[in-house]
Amino acid sequence: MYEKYVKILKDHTLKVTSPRLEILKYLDEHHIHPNVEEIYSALKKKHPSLSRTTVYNSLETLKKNKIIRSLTISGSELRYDIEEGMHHHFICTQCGAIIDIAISCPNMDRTIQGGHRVEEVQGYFKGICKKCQTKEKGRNNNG
Amino acid sequence: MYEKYVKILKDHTLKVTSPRLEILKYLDEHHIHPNVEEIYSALKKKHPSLSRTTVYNSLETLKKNKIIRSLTISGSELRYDIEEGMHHHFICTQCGAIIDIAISCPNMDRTIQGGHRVEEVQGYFKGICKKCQTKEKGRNNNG
DNA sequence: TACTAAATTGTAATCATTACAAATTAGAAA
DNA sequence: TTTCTAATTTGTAATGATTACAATTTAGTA
Ligand SMILES: [Mn+2]
Ligand SMILES: [Mn+2]
Ligand SMILES: [Zn+2]
Ligand SMILES: [Zn+2]
Repeated sequence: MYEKYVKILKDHTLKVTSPRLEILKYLDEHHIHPNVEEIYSALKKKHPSLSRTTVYNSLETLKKNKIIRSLTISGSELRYDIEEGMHHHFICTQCGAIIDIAISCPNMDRTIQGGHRVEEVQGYFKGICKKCQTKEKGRNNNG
Repeated sequence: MYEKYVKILKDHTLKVTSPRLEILKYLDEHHIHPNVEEIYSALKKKHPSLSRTTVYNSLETLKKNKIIRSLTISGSELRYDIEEGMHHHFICTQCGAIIDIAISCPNMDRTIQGGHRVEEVQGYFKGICKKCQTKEKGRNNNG
């Protein structure tokens, strides 16, 4: 069940703790780019002793070890992503959903830009998602 | 002095007010992608009656009218940019500087991605800026 | 099994942003 | 030019995300 996540932590010489395993599992099973509150309240149900601060601490540790990434796309809170492989993100300004955009970009692999050493690249698209466009049309037809 | 900014506001049928003019002027003359606090404290010197809330309100109005853009690159606060023309941004994790990256990207102009309607595109690069790399080298040689 | 550095926990700051109501004012109308 | 009013500005009080910190617990080692 958790072997996969145990391995990840051990490979990074991180202590294997329950909060870390649960957070990894949650992110692995929920590719919705959740914020801290979503992760916390989901895990709190199963592990009532869990502290919000632990979620913050653990996410920070996982991020420093490049096991997960944080997204600044929302502008008001960090969103977390365990998915590997370079991909970009779309945020719907209507429903707030954050969706993977699987495109490759010639600039994504560059390690130097304008003389600056690039360590991370994030491509953000903002607009109205497919689902919300459908709802919009429905409203127009019925209104 | 301010005619240029008066024109911008009038073209958008926005009321011409002192805070709006000063904010536009400040952003136009300081392409450093400042946060609210930087704008506020810079303008407060000349206009002691200025309120921080007004800076927030004005920036929001200018943004809604697409006169300026906000960047979520820092993750902790919004940064503002009046520059026109599509360009991307680099943030230095050492000194915090946010620098324009003048590259064109085939995905920047797309209005649809994965079926989603794209209204805004932001490309963020994170790493160590040119200046901080030089400092780093200096330290290494002298240390 | 005992030890210790690291992790977890809970509470109290802090910081950015928003809510709100009162005072002021830009621009339209008279 | 004066009057009027909706929009804007202002100050203060929430709110929400994140960080600081000290006490408690625990994973991994000896
Ligand atoms: Mn993703
Ligand atoms: Mn810029
Ligand atoms: Zn949507
Ligand atoms: Zn730098």
